[in-house]
Amino acid sequence: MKGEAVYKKTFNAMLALLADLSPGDAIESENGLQLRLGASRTTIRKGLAELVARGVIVQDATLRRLARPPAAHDPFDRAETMSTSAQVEKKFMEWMLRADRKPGDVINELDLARQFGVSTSGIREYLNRFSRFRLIEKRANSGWCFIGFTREFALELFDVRELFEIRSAMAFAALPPEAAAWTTMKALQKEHLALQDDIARRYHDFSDLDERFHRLINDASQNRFMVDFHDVISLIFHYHYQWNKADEKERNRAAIAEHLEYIAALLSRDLVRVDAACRKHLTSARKTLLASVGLEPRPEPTGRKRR
Amino acid sequence: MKGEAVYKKTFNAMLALLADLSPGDAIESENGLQLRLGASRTTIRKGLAELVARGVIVQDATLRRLARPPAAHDPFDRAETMSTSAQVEKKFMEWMLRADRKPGDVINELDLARQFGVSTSGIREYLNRFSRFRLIEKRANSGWCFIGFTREFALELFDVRELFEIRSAMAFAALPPEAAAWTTMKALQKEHLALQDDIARRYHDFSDLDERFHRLINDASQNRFMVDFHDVISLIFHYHYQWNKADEKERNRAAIAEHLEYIAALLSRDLVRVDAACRKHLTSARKTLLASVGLEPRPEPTGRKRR
DNA sequence: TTTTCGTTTTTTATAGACAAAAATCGATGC
DNA sequence: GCATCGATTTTTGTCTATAAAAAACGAAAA
Repeated sequence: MKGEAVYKKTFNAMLALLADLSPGDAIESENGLQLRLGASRTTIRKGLAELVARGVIVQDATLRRLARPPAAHDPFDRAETMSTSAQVEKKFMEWMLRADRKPGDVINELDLARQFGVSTSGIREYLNRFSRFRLIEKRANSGWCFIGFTREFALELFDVRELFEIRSAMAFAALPPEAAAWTTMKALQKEHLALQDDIARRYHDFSDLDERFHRLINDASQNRFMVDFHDVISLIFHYHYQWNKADEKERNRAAIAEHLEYIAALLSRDLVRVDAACRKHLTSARKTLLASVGLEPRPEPTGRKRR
Repeated sequence: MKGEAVYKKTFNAMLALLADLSPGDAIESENGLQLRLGASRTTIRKGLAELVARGVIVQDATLRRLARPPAAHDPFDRAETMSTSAQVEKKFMEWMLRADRKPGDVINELDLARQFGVSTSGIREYLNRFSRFRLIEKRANSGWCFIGFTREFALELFDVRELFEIRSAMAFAALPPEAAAWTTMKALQKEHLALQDDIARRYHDFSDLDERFHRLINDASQNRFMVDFHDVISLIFHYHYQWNKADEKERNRAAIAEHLEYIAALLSRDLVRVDAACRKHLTSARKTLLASVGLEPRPEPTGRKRR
């Protein structure tokens, strides 16, 4: 009833570890592997047993040794290492991104379960967890309703984002000089410069960099609610980037320039400069996002029958 | 497998409706009842059938009439009208409030299921939904961890609260004169004055008033994230009031005075005054809450075994 | 002692079942 | 045509079952 995703993923991780050894080398103890791989010893043992069965390692009287280097066919397929819940997550994202999805659409658990090939319990649990992003809503004793990324949603999201990010940026600038975040920020600065130099070819790489940059700043708030909220931002940006490719290169070029200014301000620790650079960037980010939401067809006046 | 809570609650609601009629009076149509009571027609019909069976109403050829006024023994017990999930919610709150609960405690689904007399799925679903309050956290492939209301939690909570409430208070003051919120606010002002006059006896009533007052303000933000966040605040205050009764009367007296000043500022629509009154109140609220969290034993340095 | 590992017990992840409740369909009478 | 209501179909809420994974126990080795 429970899949074997944990085991398979762990098994693959063990193979990766063995790849660094030469035949004859001793293998770490079960406890050591458990700690290193973050799985229970039960799972480690299962993997070890399989490795012995496959002749990858030999079980000496007192310890295990590598018999042959892992081969290309040894690992399980990546798809098999995904737990049901991870699969649901992936499929639900795809489902959401389908172009015909409209705000107000009703979500049917049974239907999704059939489409995704999992049980209704899996869907139910996922929707419950996903509801924290406010993109879906539960109607009592009825199903779920797809809210979607509407204009109102975007406006409300950005208002909170500005409050939180300005606060976080200030906290960042006030970090002690020895804080690790400074090093990370300098590395991000280098990445931005590198991307700027090669923007024509690599402009797709910006969204990942953007996410890491803003997350680093938000983390400085040391506030679980602000950090959590950034998950919503990330999801929306990810979601949004999927269907708005217009002017992507130009938009990203501009955003990189703003980021660099913002980073320089942070590194200078001049609060006035930070405030200005932060606001400037957020304002233009808001404009970009809203412009593309405006393109989206407005939800019809929702004359659906609803108790 | 599904309880009958919806039916029983609806049945009671129908009885309440019938209480206003005299024997012989005609009963509303199924459709009408459906609309008024917010249940499906299927449920309404089940209730109607039971009412006929009990002789409360008679089924004429063309319509239904009241036969006898509902009696005291007719309604179902309130406990029976609670869905499993509602029961879990109630019991979990009690569980959390138990004095021996410590931050870092691990939550066992099976154990809770046994304690609460429901299935593990019920517990699981509840915990998933409850996790949005950040008072519990999930460990992958393991159980849940009780975070609890620690000092850090309180500080982080209040930082966000201040950002949101000041923003909301400004939005409130900017509401057009014809907005319904002004009327509600004036009513709340009256309630505050009444409570102030009788504080010696009724000081327990403050927490409810407090909740309604702040929610009214937060609603003015028209921002789903801010409004949602107020649920966290409410929960925490509720939770907190349960175990900190020290100086309750005095604290509430002071808070009422601050609220009245805050209300007067809002009614004046003077943004400067609003800002000052809001900050003053939030600052003292923070102080009060933190003082009582300080009394709580610090969580032990958490040497628990955790993978 | 502390680490290792075989064994046993407990708990979680997921599927599946099924009654309650909601939604839909169709007929009948106004 | 539109509101009412009987009958049928669909979907949800909740429980139970069970394999997978984690945790706990305990003995033997280092």
